[in-house]
Amino acid sequence: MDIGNETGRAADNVVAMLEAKIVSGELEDQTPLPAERELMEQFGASRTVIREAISQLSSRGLIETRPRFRPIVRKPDYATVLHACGNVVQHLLTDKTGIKNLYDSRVFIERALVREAAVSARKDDIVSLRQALEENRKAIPDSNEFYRTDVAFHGVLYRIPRNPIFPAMHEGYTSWLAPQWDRMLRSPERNEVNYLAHKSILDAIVERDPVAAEEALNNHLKAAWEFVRVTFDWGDE
Amino acid sequence: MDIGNETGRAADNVVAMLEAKIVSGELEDQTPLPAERELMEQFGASRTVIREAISQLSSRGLIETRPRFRPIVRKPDYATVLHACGNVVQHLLTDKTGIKNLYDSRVFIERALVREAAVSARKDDIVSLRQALEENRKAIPDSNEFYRTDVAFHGVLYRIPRNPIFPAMHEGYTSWLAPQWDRMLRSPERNEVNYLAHKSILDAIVERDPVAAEEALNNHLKAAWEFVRVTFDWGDE
DNA sequence: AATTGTCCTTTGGTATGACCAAACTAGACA
DNA sequence: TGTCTAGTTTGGTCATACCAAAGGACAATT
Repeated sequence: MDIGNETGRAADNVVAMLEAKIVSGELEDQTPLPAERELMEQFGASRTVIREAISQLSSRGLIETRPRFRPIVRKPDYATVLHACGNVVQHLLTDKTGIKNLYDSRVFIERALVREAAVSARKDDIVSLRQALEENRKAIPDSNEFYRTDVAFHGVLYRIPRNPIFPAMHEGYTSWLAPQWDRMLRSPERNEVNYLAHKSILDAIVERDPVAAEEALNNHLKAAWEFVRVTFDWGDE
Repeated sequence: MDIGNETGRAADNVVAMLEAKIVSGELEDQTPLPAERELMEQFGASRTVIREAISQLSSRGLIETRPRFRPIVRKPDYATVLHACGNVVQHLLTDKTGIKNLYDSRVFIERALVREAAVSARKDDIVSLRQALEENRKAIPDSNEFYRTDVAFHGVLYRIPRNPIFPAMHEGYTSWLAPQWDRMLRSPERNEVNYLAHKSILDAIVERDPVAAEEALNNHLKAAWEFVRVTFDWGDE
């Protein structure tokens, strides 16, 4: 059609241009995109290619589309990226193996996280952990609330390295594994056990004992997995 | 919630059906999809919808499209997922902060990997590491070849947990960080330093000393980062 | 005046039909 | 037998039209 480069798909050019306008801020975050019929005039392209471009931008997480609404610009952050990856990742979680792999990788990461925490957690990190643990304790009778505070407690661990990638990974783990966990039965007794596991993890961190912290977390998550395994009547690994 | 039908977008239904046919194997891996005009008859939808569906499947990594060629079915694996995520991730790597965060997370992961390796590497893992190190040594004079063997050596570490997620992460790290790395100057002297770092990592693993292994790797990657930082004349962190 | 109901406009979703250029195929030709 | 060529697929693009839901303007109602 116009400027820029040669062959390939015309939609790709539109994608590139809109992409540039989004990252440069010319198209502000959280604001609606121009209407399709306006964009086709602006880029001198047919509506077909405009819609193709919008579709691609949407799947890249740069805009959010709702039926019959103008797309909303969404400047990419780590959470956005993770969410966009989720659409793809879900294909790997259709069988037990995929879930196990994902869960194992989570255990691996969290083991390293608690070790890191035991070695170099700051005072305010400890405070955050204590608060999260306390809320976790108070939620023992309410299983839904307990689940929330459970996730929150682990989330504090992911924030300790102060690298936004880790909280994003945490969000990925929780949202991608949630479908499995939701089907699990919960009980105050079960919550109590998990709370105590959280407590022993925090205790080890406070004592600056990375080995004990790692082991406590490992036991915690292994037991949790065992619980899922039995619940779903999966065979041995 | 949704079971296939009656949702807002017709393309989503087509996507879901094709998706099912791909994962079930009815549409075999590496084979071309039916032509668009055939699909529209098969699904009773317009070509608009079919093309929309194809576009979505493509961005999810389930098919591979080339201009003027039938889309090729590609059953999703971990590498595919990572590749699909790459299109999204690249937006986070436009500034130094994004690159640093990604690199730091890599350091974090690899520290845990070498620790794990030191504790529980099997004999054949050690053999693989030795082979990789040897090839790395022989490649010292050739910087391109050295880079390849360098990546390969680290890759062995990612395979030790025998969880396909880790090699996929490795591929992500190398491909996403490669653009930065490529712009760096290389030299046999620099290669020699890196080779010795690899050697000290392997030595520590062989000696079953997780602390030394972690420290050796940490020094290795920190030095590498320092080298990039200076090369690009970035300020302090 | 505030609220509610109705009409028109906007806008994304879908359907047709057409044309092009590159890739493929098969038959003609040397 | 090997090569060239013409016709056929097939994805990429364009133009136009219609629908249904969301938004907005304005009159009617309380």
